[in-house]
Amino acid sequence: MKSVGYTLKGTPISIKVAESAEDLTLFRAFVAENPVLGFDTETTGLDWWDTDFRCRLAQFGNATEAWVLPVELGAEFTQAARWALGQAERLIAHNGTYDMHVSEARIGPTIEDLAPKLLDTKYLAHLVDPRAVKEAGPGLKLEELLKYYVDQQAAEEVKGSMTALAKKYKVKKEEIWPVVELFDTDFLLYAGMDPVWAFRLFHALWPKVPARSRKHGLVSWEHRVGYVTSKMERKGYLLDADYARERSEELLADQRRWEVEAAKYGVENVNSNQQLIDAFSAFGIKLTKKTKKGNLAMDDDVLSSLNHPLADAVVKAKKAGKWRKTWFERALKGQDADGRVHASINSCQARTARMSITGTIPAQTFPAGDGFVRSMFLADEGELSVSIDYGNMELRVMAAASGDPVMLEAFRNGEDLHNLTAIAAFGPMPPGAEKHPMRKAGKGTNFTVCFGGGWKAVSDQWGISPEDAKTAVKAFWGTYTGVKRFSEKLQREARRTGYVYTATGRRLPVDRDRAYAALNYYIQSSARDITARALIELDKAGFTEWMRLPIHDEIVFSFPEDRAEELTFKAARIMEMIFKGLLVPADGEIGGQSWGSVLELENSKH
DNA sequence: TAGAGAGGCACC
DNA sequence: AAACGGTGCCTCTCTA
Repeated sequence: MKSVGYTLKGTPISIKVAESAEDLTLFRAFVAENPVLGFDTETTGLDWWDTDFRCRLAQFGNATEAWVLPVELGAEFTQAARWALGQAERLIAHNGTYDMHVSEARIGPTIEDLAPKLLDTKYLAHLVDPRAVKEAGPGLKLEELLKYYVDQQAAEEVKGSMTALAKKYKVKKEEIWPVVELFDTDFLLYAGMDPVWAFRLFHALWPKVPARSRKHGLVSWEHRVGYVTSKMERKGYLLDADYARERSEELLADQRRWEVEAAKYGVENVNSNQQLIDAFSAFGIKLTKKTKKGNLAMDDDVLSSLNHPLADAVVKAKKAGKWRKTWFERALKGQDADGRVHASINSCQARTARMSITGTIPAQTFPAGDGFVRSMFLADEGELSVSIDYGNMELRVMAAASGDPVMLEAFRNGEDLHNLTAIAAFGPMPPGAEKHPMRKAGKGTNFTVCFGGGWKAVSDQWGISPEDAKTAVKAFWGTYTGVKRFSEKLQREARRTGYVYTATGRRLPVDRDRAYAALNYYIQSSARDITARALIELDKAGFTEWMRLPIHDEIVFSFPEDRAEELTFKAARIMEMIFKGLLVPADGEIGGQSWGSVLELENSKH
């Protein structure tokens, strides 16, 4: 048996590396004595769906002792890891979703086997303080949390060792994992400490979870949400690789063509704002718009206002390049052996607990105007793409949470809230008109206020004159006085305590100098919890195999063609929820085989 | 050569 | 008095 020692705050940590059958006997004794175990894996990469993907080490530990199993070396070690995962009553891991995928793909126990045992420090950390490091919070990554809650110096030392190892092996940091010697002492220390870290972090975080969150059962609830999204990740989305390749090639041709055009004006690199600024200056064009930091801006807004062939070429070249790389190339690179792609869904991510989707399918940012990008994702053979989304989700949450009578009445009567705001600001609808001529100002005001903005934001973002924007925002607060009172109440609470609590018992930190954001945090977080609740209920009702992606106020499905109508109806009824007395309705749209076809169909209707 | 910051742009 | 909230990804540029 190889062993590595480490001292954490004066306490010796013993890391044992199994090398033989005798070692595994000792390992089994350790597992038998520790029903609650920290768990982690070291792998060749992050793409657990890849055929070349391997699990190299599996680690188990408590506060002072860890065992490292070199599962890469043979079946006896994998078998021991499998046994330990079955034996343990609870498994503590940080971002355990990933390790569940690894286990299922390369060790044995499935997500269904492991999820009931999982205690994920990522959810605990989020409930304690969801703020990122750059928001002056603890962050959500393991290393960040260790620095904050466990031991700053030790965390830097151990976690920094992989950077040093990469240097030693003369590879980039992300390339170290498949090439590092399995028994490299630094690697074993890094790997062995991980379950110890997770174990200690769990015990540091547990007492800090707000009492109200615990009372509402949020800890197990978040685990349940993550369980559902991890099954969606596993299922993946069928990719139309031919479509993706064709679009990618077209975009590349497009990009090249416009780059050549830009080069005629002396711009070699369309992505270099400096080159563009120099070029336009040389043409005698005065640039005025500034960035946040006070530099000259060179965004789409500036470029399209210039009315210059160079600006036109730059916009087109940049766009083609970005779209090709971000959407199509990314998806093509992420295919598994069955032609499916797998999202990485962070079920509890933003400050408000909103989910985020990263990696192969950054679905939350897919262009929404048409099906150009979404068309590369296909429902399974014999199935249809279906999108079910909530109607006016955040505005309904705002109405219900605040109890504003005017807004509630409007929603209950099926009135158009954007029209209503326009009427309040600019007078009654002209006779015979279907829409108020100032409806856009009303809509912009409704959304912007929901986001915490004022007249300036309404004016800038919605192209409304400052005067009209001022009028509309003033009318908003004068009409929806319940929203005003609610916002003021949240702001008082935020200034006094630094937090607001949602109806689900979630504690949201609010920066005292940005207390106005409290309303938005409350709404955004409540809306997220409505979608999260739907995921759990859909899972319970047996819909998970058909679920593909959650996107804020929308869930995308692949339903068997002959049952699409029925299942869409049922799923929408499950998603719908009465939030504080107001229905948040859900409505489904059935498309063809591709996700994009849902949009095309919808667009053709209007 | 990697990392970080900045700018920009895709979305809800 | 007013206040635009939350994400992810790509590229360039500067720094260490």
